[in-house]
Amino acid sequence: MEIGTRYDPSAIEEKWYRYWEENGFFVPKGSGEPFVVVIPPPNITGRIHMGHALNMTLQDIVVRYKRMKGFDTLWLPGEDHAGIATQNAVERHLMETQGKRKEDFSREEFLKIVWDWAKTYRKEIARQIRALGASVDWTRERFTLDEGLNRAVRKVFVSLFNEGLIYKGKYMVNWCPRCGTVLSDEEVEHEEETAKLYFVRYPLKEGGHITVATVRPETMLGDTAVAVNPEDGRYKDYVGKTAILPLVGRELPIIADEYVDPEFGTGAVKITPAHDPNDFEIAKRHNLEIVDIFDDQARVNENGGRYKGMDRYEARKAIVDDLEREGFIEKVEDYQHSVGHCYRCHSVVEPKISDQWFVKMKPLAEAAIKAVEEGEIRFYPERWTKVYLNWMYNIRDWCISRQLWWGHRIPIWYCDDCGHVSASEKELDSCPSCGSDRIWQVPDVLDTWFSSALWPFSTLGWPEKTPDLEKYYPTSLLVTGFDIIFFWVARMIVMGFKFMGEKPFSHVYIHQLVRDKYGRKMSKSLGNGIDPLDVIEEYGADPMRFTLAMLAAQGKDIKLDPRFFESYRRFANKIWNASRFVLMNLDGYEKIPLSELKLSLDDRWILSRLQKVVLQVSEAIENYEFNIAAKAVYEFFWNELCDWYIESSKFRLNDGSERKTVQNVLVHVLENSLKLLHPFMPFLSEELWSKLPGRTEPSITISSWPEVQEELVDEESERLFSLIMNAVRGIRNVRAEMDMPQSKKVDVYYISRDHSFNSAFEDYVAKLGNLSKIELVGSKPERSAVAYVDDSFEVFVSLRELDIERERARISGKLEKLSKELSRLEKKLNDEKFLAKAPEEVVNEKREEYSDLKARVERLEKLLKELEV
RNA sequence: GGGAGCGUAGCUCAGGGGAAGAGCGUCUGCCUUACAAGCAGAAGGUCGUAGGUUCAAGUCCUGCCGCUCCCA
Repeated sequence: MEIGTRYDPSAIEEKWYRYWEENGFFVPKGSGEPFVVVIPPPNITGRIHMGHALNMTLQDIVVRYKRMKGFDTLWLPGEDHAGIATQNAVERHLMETQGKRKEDFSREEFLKIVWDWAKTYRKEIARQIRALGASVDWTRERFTLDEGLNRAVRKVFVSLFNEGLIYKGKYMVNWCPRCGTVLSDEEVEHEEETAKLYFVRYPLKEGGHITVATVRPETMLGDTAVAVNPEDGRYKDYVGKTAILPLVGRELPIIADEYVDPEFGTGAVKITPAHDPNDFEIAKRHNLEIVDIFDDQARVNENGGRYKGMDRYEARKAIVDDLEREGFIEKVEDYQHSVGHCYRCHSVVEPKISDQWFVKMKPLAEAAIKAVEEGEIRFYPERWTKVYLNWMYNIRDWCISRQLWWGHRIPIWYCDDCGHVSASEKELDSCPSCGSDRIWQVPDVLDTWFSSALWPFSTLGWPEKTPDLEKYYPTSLLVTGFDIIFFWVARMIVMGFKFMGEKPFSHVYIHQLVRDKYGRKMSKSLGNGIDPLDVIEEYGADPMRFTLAMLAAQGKDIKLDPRFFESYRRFANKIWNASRFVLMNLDGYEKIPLSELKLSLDDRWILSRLQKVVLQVSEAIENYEFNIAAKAVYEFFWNELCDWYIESSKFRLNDGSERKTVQNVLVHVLENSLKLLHPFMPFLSEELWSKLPGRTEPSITISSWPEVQEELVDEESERLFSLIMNAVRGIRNVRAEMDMPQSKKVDVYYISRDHSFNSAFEDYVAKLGNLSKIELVGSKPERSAVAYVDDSFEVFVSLRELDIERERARISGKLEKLSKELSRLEKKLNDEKFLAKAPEEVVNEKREEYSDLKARVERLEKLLKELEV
């Protein structure tokens, strides 16, 4: 068998992915109960990151498991056009390569460039998804901006518009001056910052002054009032008077409004309706003038007089200097407050009054709330339910227009002649109302998340009534990160109920955030990101996937130390070599059903263990307990199959009468282990499985998941074999502690009180313990060290020269530990409350433990005493 | 201001009422013909802290300390 001693992932990964894809193994087979997952589409802005790797690994584990279980499995892939992010990336690229700005191109020219970009990056993302081994159906790949999805977007928009659930209005919105677009509330990230709080004197027309406190002195250019709390006695006499705005000279009414917090600053605040959401509300209540002082880049506009042209921070400095010089500044204090930043470029967001399009969310949220409250849609881990519901209960209208070029253009046309506003799924070239051709389409595009919200059904063909939509909606599972519960998950649920009349998915698994080993978020600016593609190159996709699965304990972030990859690469290598061992020992193999084999103790033991692992792994995957599933396979494969069964099989393979049995058990256990491993390590398991004899399917990918065979569960064999393991471990321990090389054969004597068991015991212990001789005796031989005692066995290693002191120390050490345990149990069993109140089975368990332990302690005490004589 | 999570071995993390676990690292032996990316053995923890519930508490509850995160 030509197979190297080292596992080399690069040699097999691409080959197998091509094989799977070319043979259509990821295309749903079309029959059976559907299991459907839509991928969270990665942005086309660049490479995938560790979060994607985790996300897709977890999905793939479930998907491959379900596929092997026989479900009609569809995992639908795609990419997201990512409006702001992509436009930013392309703009940056154009600036770097050609020194040109977006405005140097026409909208059409620019869009053509972005489409080329999209094409390139979609391909690149797809290549990376393949490199991860994700078993997605590429024949159904979609893009959030492709023609079909565009049709879905328009249909949804038009129908919500016609129902009055989409409206246009002038409101205070979040404006990113760098991206040049409005953002939804969710797209603003708040951060605590230390700023200066300026106390500024505003003179009164009537004489005297009133002092206001502000963190944004530059906005005074747009002040149109000063406000105090009506309950605030300090300012009772001020209300109704007029302040004069320093540097500007504008007259400001002093008004009273409940909103003003008397505790803040001086209790008097300047009101800038165009640049603060609360001030805007106050202005509406008091009919104040609204003076907008910034342009779209947050530079002071013509309303700012001599400050015109400065950006907001330059203006702040200039204005503070001027105020200072003219004696208006009373004092300056440090002040902690929260500042909103753009989630794409991190610029400080500017509140701005602007005409934008909104979705009325309250009525749409009802079904989405009910479904989660009633458990029709379930979150894993469960605590995310609360996060989702809290947001939903307090839902606000969704600003969906964006001042971008890249995206789904809003399907609204205005008529210059009759003023009619038309929402249309089709392109319009004349006004449906008056027939005029002097119409124009709204230049804005829709929030990217608007199209993402339709993803579970738009990708299946909606609004067409396609067979896919019929068969595969609703989907089964969504796997995603908590950071997009509001952006994406909530909105998919809303739109699913609205347009499909049904939930978009049944389960939502919220996975961990991948952090660096210090617990920091991975980010470009910190430079602490780990690129999954680099990891794949260095360690292989399978070890990376296994690592992520091992770390994916529900509800906790992953602190990723690259050393883990090394550990699980070793595991991959272990699997490789264990398989190599089996394959190298298959001369003369012929397949015989297990039921026709004469199974020995070790066979029955490993087969029984296998059944339990099959159950554990299956249950854990069903419960999305990926770490538990991975750990169960890991421990079975390494600690049981490799460390004990394979070792035991070595002796029997050379025995003509046993060889066929061992070969069959080895192949059976290995094949099933590889199947259990396949969801985690698809490439390696396929490579090794393909080398096994007697397969009937063309790929492990579409082979069947192991089922528990009850007839192979054998508790008695497990009990007996664990006694053998204990005896062997004890012998090894004597060797290690008495400075005898493990390779040196030794004589072993044992006392047995369990006569049903002698011959098998002798055989296994002699082989696994590397003994020259094992012999049943009536009492402890001279010059021997104790290897193991319990109430049925005592095992002694014969020593040519026994160092009595050392042996005494060994036994005392063990005795000490056991005695402590024994007295603890004794105390417990003497406790009447325990006996009275603990469940009977617990009491019995303790009694049994006690008597086992007591037997061991008594034996050891006796042995120790004998040494002293 | 409201809410959530986390503090377990030197490091990174599992475990979530009935005898403290893993990987890495450390120490001691081994090139035992699948694997030195390996094998065998060992050392190492008053489970953040103070109370409470319970026959029994890393495990459930409360306060406190420390660290994250989400929302306003």
